[in-house]
Amino acid sequence: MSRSPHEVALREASLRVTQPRLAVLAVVHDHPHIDTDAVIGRVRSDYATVSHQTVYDVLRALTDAGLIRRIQPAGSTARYESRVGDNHHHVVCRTCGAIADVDCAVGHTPCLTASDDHGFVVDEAEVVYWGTCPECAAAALAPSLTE
Amino acid sequence: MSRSPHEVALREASLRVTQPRLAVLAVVHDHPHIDTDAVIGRVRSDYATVSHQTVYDVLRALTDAGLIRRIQPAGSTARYESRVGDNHHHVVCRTCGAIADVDCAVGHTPCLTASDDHGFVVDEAEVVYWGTCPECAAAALAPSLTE
DNA sequence: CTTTTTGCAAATGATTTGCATTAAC
DNA sequence: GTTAATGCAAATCATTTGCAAAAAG
Repeated sequence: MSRSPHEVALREASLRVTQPRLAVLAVVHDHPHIDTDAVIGRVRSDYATVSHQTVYDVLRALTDAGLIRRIQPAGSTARYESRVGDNHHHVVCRTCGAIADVDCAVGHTPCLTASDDHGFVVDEAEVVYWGTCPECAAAALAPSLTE
Repeated sequence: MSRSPHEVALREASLRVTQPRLAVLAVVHDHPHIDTDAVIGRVRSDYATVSHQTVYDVLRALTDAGLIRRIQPAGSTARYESRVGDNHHHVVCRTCGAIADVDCAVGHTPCLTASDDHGFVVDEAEVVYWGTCPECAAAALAPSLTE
């Protein structure tokens, strides 16, 4: 009933340990690529009194502290995941929005080197692979079976 | 007064040639990475009667037709550019939001190969290099000179 | 007890929707 | 003449802001 890994993580980040924060950390950890709305719903199922503004605030605090990572593929709503610091990337399905993790193809600090950086000091390369997930690909080939 | 390159592009895309569309094409062509609001402002300076909803509609139509490309770095508003079909990427300044084009470092259909695609059929790899532009880097080093 | 978080309500801001009018083909 | 585009108004939706009450250290 104490010393949960999430509690430790919060303390190490110099953040106060609160119920909403523990709940959000748990939810994001258990549901990679979850969006804000779903976080709110799941947190509320455990702690009904948590406001959605609080969830927004908590997500921001945790993101700023580096405990979770915010991803936001173009045209999609913000999503969060707990894998941080390993510079991994994502494949996103154009059809259903499904997201999966992808380790970088180029091995070591991969795309981190731009061919011509225009004088920019680059500290991160974010890669989004756009495509179609297996389910949607199957549905596209045999629409009669699913629709 | 006829056969402008933009008019030709519209006809080739089977889109009707209208004043708003020609104006938007010209503006985006002249201002790479321009955002929607700025497009509206510039189009209006030439054709005051164009509504902002029309600009939104035109931007969407042109994007769907592949005449322009929509880019939307996380946390930023939608931006547009006329370089299409060459799979180039972008460097984005975390401080001021400036964007510059970057050809892919890995040469040939670069990051298009994910190490493990989870069965996804990938058709595009979008790369965003995050960093600091020269101006902001300079300002950070000598704040007293600029502030 | 001091500072950070939470909760609530309302605001913001980009983008979309519906429908009648108008222009392009 | 048909069909697609525009203009206008209002709606939607994620996210933010401001401030008082509550909780954490």
